[in-house]
Amino acid sequence: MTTITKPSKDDVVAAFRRGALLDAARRVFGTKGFEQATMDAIADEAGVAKGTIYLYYPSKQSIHDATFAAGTAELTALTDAGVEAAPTPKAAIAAFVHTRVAYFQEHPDYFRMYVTEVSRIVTDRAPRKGVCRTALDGHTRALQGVIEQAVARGDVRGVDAAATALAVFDLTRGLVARRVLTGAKSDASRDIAFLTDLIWAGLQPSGAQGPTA
Amino acid sequence: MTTITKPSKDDVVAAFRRGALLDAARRVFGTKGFEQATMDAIADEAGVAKGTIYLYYPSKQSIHDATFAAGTAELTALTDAGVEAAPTPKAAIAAFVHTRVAYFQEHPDYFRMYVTEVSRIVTDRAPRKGVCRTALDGHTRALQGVIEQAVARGDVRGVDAAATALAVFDLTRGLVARRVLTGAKSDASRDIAFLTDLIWAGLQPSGAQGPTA
DNA sequence: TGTTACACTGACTGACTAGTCAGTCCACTG
DNA sequence: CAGTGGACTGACTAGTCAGTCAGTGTAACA
Repeated sequence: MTTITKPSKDDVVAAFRRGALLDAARRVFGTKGFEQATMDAIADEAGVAKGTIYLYYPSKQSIHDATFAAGTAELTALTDAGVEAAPTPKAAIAAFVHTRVAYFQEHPDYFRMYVTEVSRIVTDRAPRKGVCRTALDGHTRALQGVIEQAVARGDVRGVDAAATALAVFDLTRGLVARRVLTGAKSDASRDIAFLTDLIWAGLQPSGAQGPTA
Repeated sequence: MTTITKPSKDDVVAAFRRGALLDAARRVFGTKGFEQATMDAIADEAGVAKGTIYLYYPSKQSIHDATFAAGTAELTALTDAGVEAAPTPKAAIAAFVHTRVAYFQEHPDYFRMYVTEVSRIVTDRAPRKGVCRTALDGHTRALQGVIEQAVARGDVRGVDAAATALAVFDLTRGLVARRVLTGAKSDASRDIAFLTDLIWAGLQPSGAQGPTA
């Protein structure tokens, strides 16, 4: 019989260590990028010896992937929740942009990992269908669903929902990149409203510019 | 008196070598990314010994920057020419997208360098106001100018021209990334038309959706 | 033909780092 | 208190690579 026990003290300690290591790894990978980050630096940041990292993760690549996947899962969950809770399609677009801008701005280390990883995926001549690439699929699924419904109901013109969702995604990424790059701490709501209005206006049925709400 | 002589044979040979080195460097940096590219690989690709590279460029960073700057200057010049030759604002947007998609697709090595470099710039905590960053400023200047004029003439609603130009830029980058990533060789005109229509519709004065031309 | 200048070469150096493993330390047990 | 398991350590190994420089081959000239 397989017994389901509650986590032992050792399990808790192990989970705590893993968490601390991921935190440290996020800071170091975010600051330095994958190549420049060293296992010694991650160990220092976590306050353990280098060998200890290898008790929990078998390689540099694996701790990097685990760190990246954790952030990505959190971001995707937040984005989907925001999009699905929105009362109108336009609000869903605004929620998508807003959630992601806010998350990236609160987690600049993750944003840097994100940008670096995307560039690595594009750069790869022999694409590794790895953890990171997989984690990025489905980033726009919820938004795409909302747009599909809006098209079906005639709320917006008959656009390709997937392409439109990706367009919103690209606009958001560019906005965040510029804000992180310039260190903008100001309220992003003007920028978010600009993008939302631009896309929403672009989606109106021809000859019938819709209301702003 | 400073004599202006026509280039000596040595000058021509030197220019030829520099060009061959830049070509080789573009292939290697494009394939491997900055970190993974080795000076040995560039030397092999160019058919010279490693030491020879150091006769023409003082460091790995400098040959990288020269390679990147050459591609960027060419791309910016082509983009500006296309935008300025366009008869209408909408055609200017289409030309911007089309020129860049075509260039990146013809020069995937440069595109990979481009993506990698942008991610390096964003990742840098202490931004190097280096050759590469400088080369990227002004990418959207011509397009921004066209949009400003269109706003002034009332052809489009009163949007922030700089933000709009950057939005077109971001959409283009995302489109190219997806095409390069999936290895799409097909005609991009459908994608280009989609983006152009989306933006152009988004720019129409409220309540007066303009004609498609 | 002998001499010189110098572009070019590639083996070498020094610095760096992912990953290893023999040894240490300590919490727990009997 | 002695004994034991295993989490943890950090010096070490094996490999990589940017950049150097003493030596070579050859084109140009006297």
